[in-house]
Amino acid sequence: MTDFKNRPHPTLACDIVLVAIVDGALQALLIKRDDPARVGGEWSLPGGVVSIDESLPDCAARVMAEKLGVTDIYAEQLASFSDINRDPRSRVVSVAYLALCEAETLQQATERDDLQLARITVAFDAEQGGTATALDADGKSLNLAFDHADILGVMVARLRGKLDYTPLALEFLPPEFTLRDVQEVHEAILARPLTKPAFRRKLLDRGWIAPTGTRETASAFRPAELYKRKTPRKEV
Amino acid sequence: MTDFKNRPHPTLACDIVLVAIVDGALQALLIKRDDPARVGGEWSLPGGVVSIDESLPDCAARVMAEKLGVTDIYAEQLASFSDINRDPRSRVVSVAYLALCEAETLQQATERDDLQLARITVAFDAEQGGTATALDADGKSLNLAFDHADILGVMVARLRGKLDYTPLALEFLPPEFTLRDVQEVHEAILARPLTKPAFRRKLLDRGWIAPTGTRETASAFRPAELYKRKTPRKEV
DNA sequence: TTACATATTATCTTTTTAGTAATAACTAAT
DNA sequence: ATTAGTTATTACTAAAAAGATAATATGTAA
Repeated sequence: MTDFKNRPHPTLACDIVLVAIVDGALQALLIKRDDPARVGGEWSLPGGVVSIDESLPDCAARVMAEKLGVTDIYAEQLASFSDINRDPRSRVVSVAYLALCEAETLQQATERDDLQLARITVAFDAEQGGTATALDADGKSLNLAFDHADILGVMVARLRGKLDYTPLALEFLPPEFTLRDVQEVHEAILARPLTKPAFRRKLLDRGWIAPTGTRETASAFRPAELYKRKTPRKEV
Repeated sequence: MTDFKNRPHPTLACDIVLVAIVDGALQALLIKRDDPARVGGEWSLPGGVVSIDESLPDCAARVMAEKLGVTDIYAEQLASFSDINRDPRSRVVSVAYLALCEAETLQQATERDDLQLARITVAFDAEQGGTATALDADGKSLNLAFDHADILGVMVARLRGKLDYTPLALEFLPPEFTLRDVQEVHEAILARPLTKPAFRRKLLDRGWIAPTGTRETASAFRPAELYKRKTPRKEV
């Protein structure tokens, strides 16, 4: 505990898994690598090195602001990844953050050429975990750098696990939304259809949302009632 | 991404929350500080700095072996703690590991004067989280260094959250155990009594354990059947 | 006014969970 | 041997939750 500062030690980084539900599917924001040969892939999660004067949530917020141009995003810690050779360039331990936002926010961010939205799919059914695959708009599998396919797998497992007993899904939606909107978020994350009345009952029983008294506009047929969050957003 | 190695950056450490169910209560192993004034408390979780050539699980195993004298312990990553001033001495980010073992293992480890078992209690009912309190054998609240009371709070929340849908509780028990043993583990972690038949049914339905065909010995009355894990242990 | 598509509510069925009571099995003392 | 005592295990009943289908309500647009 005395002279550890004189010995070499790992660099600490923070990787951001910024996801949204776009076109009915769970999609994550990836950034194009300018050094694919050195990092083992063409695309990666956006990330940055944690500096001496910032906490991990601060670093996550900074990376989102500086590299992605988005602010005020709900984010929570996902897990740390520390395999010795996960970064072929040098020894880096990364703490991944899971950030959730509306589809619109994410689509705006992808107007840049070096960013793209990728559909995230997994082979596992339940919530165990495993490696994920990232697909581009044409359905082609993307070559991911580092251990980022593993991070995406943990991300899907986390989302699925928390979906039922936390108001997580609401982070993907605007301030006012319909029950159908929430159901579509759940279905995208679970990758399976749900029955409407049961979903509706369960969600209302949770007590996370309250009706606004207003209805959606511009609907072709009977407009659904709009709901809003009871609980405010948390974290960075 | 180019010259970050030349800038100062946080030290990465690993703290171990080694817990067991002792005397019907959740207890954690704490280590006496020789520098209480500098770290803000008399007792802390055992921990160590992550070196350049080890992963976090490796570091956790090393700390347990070197500082606590225990090996082959089930451990899983808990969370990272990164507040700027969490360590008053220098900038340290810590990844906490949750390690589970049998009561006997933990009691052996506390024969040393600088280690003690502390009962962990929390103010919250459900699984939300919050700060925990560590009590010594006399029920006196212990003064914890750093943010270790917060880490213990996250630990309790994690245990409670995973208890129902993972075989976590079995890690606290020897290879062969009775259904009552498992129930006592659950009751200690949840800090509330459970009804026997319902617990029994649910546990058997999970499919995590199998009867051995043998019964406990040295029981004063009717001996209960012994069960064993179906699933092997994981991780370090 | 009416067809249409979707939202919302009702109803029924099934499954799961909880709690209480009854029975079984073993120890230890008589 | 027999029996009281204590706990393990199973049976049974009640309550709650979840799931699915059907019925009704409400808006748009022709």
